[in-house]
Amino acid sequence: MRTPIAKVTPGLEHAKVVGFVHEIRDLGGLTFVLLRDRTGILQVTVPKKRVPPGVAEAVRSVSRESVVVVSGKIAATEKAPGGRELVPSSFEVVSRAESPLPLDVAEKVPAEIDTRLDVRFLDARRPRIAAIFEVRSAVLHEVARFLHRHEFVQITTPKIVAAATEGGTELFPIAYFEKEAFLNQSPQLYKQMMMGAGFEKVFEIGPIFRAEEHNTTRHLNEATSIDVEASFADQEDVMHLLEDLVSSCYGHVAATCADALGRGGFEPLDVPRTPFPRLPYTEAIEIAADGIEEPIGFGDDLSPAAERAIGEEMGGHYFVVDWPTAIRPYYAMPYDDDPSLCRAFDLMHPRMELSSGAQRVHDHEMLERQLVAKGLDPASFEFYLRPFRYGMPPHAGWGLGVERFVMTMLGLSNVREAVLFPRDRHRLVP
RNA sequence: GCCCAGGUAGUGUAGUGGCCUAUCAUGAUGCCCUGUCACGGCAUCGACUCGGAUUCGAAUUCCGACCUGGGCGCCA
Repeated sequence: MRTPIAKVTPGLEHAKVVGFVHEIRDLGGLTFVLLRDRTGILQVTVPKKRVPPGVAEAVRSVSRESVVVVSGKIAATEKAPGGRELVPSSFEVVSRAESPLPLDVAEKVPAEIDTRLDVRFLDARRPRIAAIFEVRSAVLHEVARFLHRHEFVQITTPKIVAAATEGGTELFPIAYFEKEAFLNQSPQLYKQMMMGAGFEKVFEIGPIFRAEEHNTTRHLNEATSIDVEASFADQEDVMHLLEDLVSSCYGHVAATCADALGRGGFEPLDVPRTPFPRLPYTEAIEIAADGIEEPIGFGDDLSPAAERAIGEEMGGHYFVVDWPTAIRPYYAMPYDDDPSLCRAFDLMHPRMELSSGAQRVHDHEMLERQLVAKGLDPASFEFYLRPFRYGMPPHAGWGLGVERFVMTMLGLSNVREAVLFPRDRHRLVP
């Protein structure tokens, strides 16, 4: 039976291990082969004169990153990494790797992200990269667990939609038989319709598509969104839910990914403390105005420079609340006493925006008015507006970008690092 | 979409008109080497994105194409 490398301890007598050849150091009569599986690295020590001839020959001819099956005696020794080494009685090359490699998995020579993404399967063999995706998996697992525990129903909604229903961002057009269709930018309208269906609490984890021609380290054209919507809830309720979820994800990653983070060279995570500060938009603008060169005032969106200036001031996660109605989508609920402000919020990490949400407009007439105010035609929103005429509970929700969440959690410099196969302005393959 | 930067061995780089038969590292191949952990030593292999122009001479200057990175705009 095969033993994962992390389980190969000095106390074992014999083990069979499988993995990739990470490095070969041939000292002449003695060869060290570092064998890597996803749990760690094991030194295979080959004294040429004291192993079967077939083993010595296989070790001599094997190439880096080949897949091998090795079994032999485990010896406890101070001289080997991890305090143990394997002296092989058999060394079988299952799949020989071509040479030269398009990427140095052992990380002696760095590679640019573009080179790395071209051969992502090799890039992902690096413990640091594997750790990122172990963390991403743990985050998604915890999100689902957390929301299920809070009695949310997981839904999936169409990614092929009929029209550019929300305005704003550009959509990718596709051919849908004889009709024109688009890739969906957000499950927003669908999750709201499910409030009309009486599901009360829903969430979706799924892809969203944005046809923006940006070229930055924090934008993707295909991203993964965690979307939540809850009935009989206001913006404060869903902000509580969001900050608890964020904190809970950090906690779960810290608890379950410590080994992977260590192998990948990441520092242990600090779990952010809740509640996160609530910074009113007007105060955020004041901080930004003091901190940046460009002029900024009420009614402006927060530029990346403004976000960084405010983030520096705040130091950790925070919410920007009470936004001008004019710069939020039509479905954000204005305050009764001052309709120029609305019940919308953004969740910010000091480096960038992670999530945005709001209490929604649930009144049919008000929703129609706001659509018109944004220059949209209510007629083309009929499928969305209809549920608002047959009993729509008050509701609130948010969307959280998985890639940015993982990126800020691990301090990654480029959002592409947080997706296996990113889709950006230029990349469609692999 | 606008702006900036860039494209040199498999990978990462040096190279601002002749000293380039192109640097260094890593890698691959061969030889030596029994405790390496970025093993060491010796030798060899391997590259100027493409097309045009200027010039006696272009990796280097200019024009175009293609490709890429980044910033901004935009991002319900």
